[in-house]
Amino acid sequence: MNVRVPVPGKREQTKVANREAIIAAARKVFAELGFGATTVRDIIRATDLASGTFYNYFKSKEEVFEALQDESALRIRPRLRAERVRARNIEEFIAGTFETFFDYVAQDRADFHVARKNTDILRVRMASQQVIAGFEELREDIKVAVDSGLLPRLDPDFLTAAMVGVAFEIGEMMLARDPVDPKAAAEFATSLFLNGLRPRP
Amino acid sequence: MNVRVPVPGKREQTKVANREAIIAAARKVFAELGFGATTVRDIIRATDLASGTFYNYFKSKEEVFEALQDESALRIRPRLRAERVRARNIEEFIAGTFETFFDYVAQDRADFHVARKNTDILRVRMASQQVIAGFEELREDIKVAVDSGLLPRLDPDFLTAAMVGVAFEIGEMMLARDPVDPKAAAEFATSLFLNGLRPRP
DNA sequence: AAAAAAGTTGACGCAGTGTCACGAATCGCT
DNA sequence: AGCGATTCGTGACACTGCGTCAACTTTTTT
Repeated sequence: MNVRVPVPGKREQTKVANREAIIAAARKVFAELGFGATTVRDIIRATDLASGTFYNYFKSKEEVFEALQDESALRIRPRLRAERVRARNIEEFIAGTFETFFDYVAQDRADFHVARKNTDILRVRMASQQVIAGFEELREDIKVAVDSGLLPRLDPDFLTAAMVGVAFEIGEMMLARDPVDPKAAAEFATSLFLNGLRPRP
Repeated sequence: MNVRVPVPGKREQTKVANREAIIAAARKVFAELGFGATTVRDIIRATDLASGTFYNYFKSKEEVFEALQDESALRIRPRLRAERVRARNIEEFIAGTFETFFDYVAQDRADFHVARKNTDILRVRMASQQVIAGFEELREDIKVAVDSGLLPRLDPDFLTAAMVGVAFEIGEMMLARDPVDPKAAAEFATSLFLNGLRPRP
């Protein structure tokens, strides 16, 4: 009984496959050579496609990198979000955020490292939709938390910047250590944000 | 009375002059086009030197950029250092550091912005001797402060990372605003580090 | 089965790089 | 001062990587 299954056409399939092949090759080559040193040709050479084909999928190596960032952000964003909206007090908000983030960094070590080490942080931040959205989400959640009294009445922009700065910088610091200890990093950051450097008695 | 003044020879003079001309041109061009978009030729075109001459002074545009960073770091480092060693209590240590830093960022706006916006932060950090030295100085001062009881017994690496992360990220945030308010930024950061998000009564 | 559409290919022209042989300017020595 | 030695500026050159495009191949549509 010739049932018509809505199989995606061959065109569609190869398009997806090629895109993934390029992204996979890029991830590998970036990790090997670093972002600055890799050329579009290096990436395409690591696939079985021709050089021109690259440009059917991405405008530049920067754009592939953004795609990697997007993938990465898509993995962590929902988790962070969930953690924050679930928070019922300031401790949960702060501790939950940092724990989740540092766990993620420890797991996704390679990507985080390449991101931090191999490209202009800000340019990528500004270019990657998922990453931008992640930052904005954090700022919005902070605003809501401030308005609801969960967090003290502080400038949400500054607080966002502070959390982001601490998260990324300590994340990097943590990865330089052996063994990598996300719990310790999270505890430090949490304690800093909750108590400052003068822990209450 | 023919007094022999130890005048530097003409060779020495032009060498210094050329180096400075290249650095000045680079600063201008980086600010105009951004780091990524400028070519070595763009820089040299902004001087009256020939293309080959560039390479007598720098290996690449990255290296000129590092020279700019070094200059910049040399301007702020001693001030930060002085502020820290003078500190007689935790308030002075933290507040002094942040006030000095944000004032500097507000003044040297263009350089800070170009640095943050146009190149790989980490690679530059790792390449610029002055910047590296600055970070190490901070870490050492923190260690000393911890050992002397000025700061609480915390991991100095994490604390260094946290201060650096907050300083840079809030610095950037601050510059995006109009008017730029280094006092507000310093107050926020100081209060965060001293009191955390739960200010004591 | 043939026409149309979509997608792939690699050669090409172009832009920027870093080097190097040359010549000009400066230095050191008598 | 004058002369060889040295240093350094110069721009042409060979090379690498980029992004495009006309021709070709594969898939889809009719």
